[in-house]
Amino acid sequence: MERTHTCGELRKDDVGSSVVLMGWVAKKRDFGPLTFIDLRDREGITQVVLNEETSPDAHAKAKDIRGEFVIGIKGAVVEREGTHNAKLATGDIEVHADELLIYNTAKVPPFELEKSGSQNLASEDLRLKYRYLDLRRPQLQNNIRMRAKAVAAIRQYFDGRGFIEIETPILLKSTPEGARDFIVPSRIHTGKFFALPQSPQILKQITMISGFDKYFQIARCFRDEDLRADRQPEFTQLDMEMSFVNREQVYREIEGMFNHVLRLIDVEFPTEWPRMTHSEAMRRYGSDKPDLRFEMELQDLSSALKDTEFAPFRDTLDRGGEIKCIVVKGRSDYSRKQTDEIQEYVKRYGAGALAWIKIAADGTLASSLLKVLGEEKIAELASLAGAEKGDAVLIVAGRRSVVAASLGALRLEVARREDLIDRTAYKPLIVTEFPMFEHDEESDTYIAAHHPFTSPMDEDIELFKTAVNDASQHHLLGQVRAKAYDAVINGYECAGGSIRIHQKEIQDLNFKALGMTPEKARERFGFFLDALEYGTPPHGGFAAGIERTCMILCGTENIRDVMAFPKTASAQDLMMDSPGEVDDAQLNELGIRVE
RNA sequence: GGGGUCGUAGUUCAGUUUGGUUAGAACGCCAGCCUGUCACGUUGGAGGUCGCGGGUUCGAGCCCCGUCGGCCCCGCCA
Repeated sequence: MERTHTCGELRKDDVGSSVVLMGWVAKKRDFGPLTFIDLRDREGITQVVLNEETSPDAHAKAKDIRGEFVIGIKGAVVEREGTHNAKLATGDIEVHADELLIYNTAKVPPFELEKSGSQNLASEDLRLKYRYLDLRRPQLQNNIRMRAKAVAAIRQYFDGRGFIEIETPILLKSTPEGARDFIVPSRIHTGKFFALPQSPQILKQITMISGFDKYFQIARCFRDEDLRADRQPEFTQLDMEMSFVNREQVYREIEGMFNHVLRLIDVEFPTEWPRMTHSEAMRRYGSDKPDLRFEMELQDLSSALKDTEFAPFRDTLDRGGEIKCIVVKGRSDYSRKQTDEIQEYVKRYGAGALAWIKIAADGTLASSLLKVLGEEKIAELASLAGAEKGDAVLIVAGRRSVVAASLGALRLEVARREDLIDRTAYKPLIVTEFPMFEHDEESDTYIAAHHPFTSPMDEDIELFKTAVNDASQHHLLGQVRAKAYDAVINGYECAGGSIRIHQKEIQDLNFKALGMTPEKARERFGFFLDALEYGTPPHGGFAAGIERTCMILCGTENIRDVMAFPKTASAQDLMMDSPGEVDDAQLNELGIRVE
């Protein structure tokens, strides 16, 4: 028996032909002398009919068949008359089998692959343990295949643009990224370790120094940090780098690549995406990756409260903090319970409290601040926020970073609760001019906001030099902007990159800014500093998360839906039960003792 | 490292508010019947250490303590 068709391709035109189909039994419906089998392969489902009168042997064999058995059938394609099934792509036809081969039996699966009606899927841990069964579900099949298409489209794009695909090693030395490394012991050099790449950052810069000019790679990356719905310990990124380019030229490639990929789901982005500086994004949306599918921008109430005597606000403003709000349209009916919930929500992000104003449909004002600020001030604030009758205003005061984080998160949370997000919309954005450094409150030091090879903006070079060389001006580092940028789609950071430093002096300056001694810098990236001195071209690039991109293509908010074999939130593989222990012999060979 | 939430039949859940006889439903599974189903129908049946351990109580799925695991979030992830 040789397969002639898949289970997804037979149509009316095929009626009359003799076909052989192979696949898994998705469903059997036994009517005694007549048996129906829904036969499934990766392309779809075809209904097979076994009739006791016309093919008794095949019909008799079907008696033993259960779900997920692997079978092959041979028979004639017959048009369904009056019984056509609109839910199936093959629903106009069915195959009347006269031969049936059972290639393999299957145990009853530990969960139902396709639940009927409104029943939920089995719990995720069970499905992860039997990932090979879960992957048979058409939904996951589609996601994994969409991922393959996306990667193919990316390769096609960069190949067409003259980029060269170069593989960099998985066994590396620890790279400068901030995350924890996965380390691999060396047997030959006992006591020494390789590190798995968190990204091929340094190596791709070295390919520029080597003169490859336009490089790309579909690179596996590893970070030993805690997981999230959109984070796994190993993930894949599209990594690219170009020489002799400015930021706009890199943006063009980001736009070109994503525009090409998004066509897979018939989304047409503008040739040039909107741009927004980091500071504007933080001010208007409280986020460096704003979701532009809905409005609800943050409004600043600080100026209207500059003379307030209400202690919490007074303190906030005196300490350089701010008071901002969002307006929730039509929700002046928020209950005490709901505002309490919202308060609990913002507290996670460090906000001390949540204040609110509600404007009833008749204009009556209610507010948690009514007693302390008075009706007149409340009305002024509501008006300043742009609130109208029927709206609710949610207010947070505090440090700028806390106000941004809490209101930025609350903006998304409220949008979800109020169903304000258009699920069919796709809004791209390039966020520019990220700060070069972030201030670490605890150690009162400045750390690289991007990575230590990111170039400062030309306009800020003098500021940068002053901040580094004059200890009393160190705080100015917080104002230095970098030639760093992110690509954001629907609030997901899909790609990030920068123009790199190509002059050794600037690089040295940057290490100094980060509090790294020349010796320390040399110890960590001496080879790279050496390379910088042998004719480094100006260069820049970006890296795009393959999983994040596929999540958007597949419309899912869970990274596990776009990976074939993902790990749980506690970084375990439930199917193969990894990580696992190793033999003492293996450890001895590596000179490792486990406490 | 911290917080939230969930854990009851093979699966998804109800039952926990207010402790009380024999822990239910649906789907799945097993056996029979059925020639047009596609969430087939129908008759019958099997199936439970209520995550695990301890405690309170005459009595615990339900209350208390601990513990393990899934998911989500904060920190972390440039």
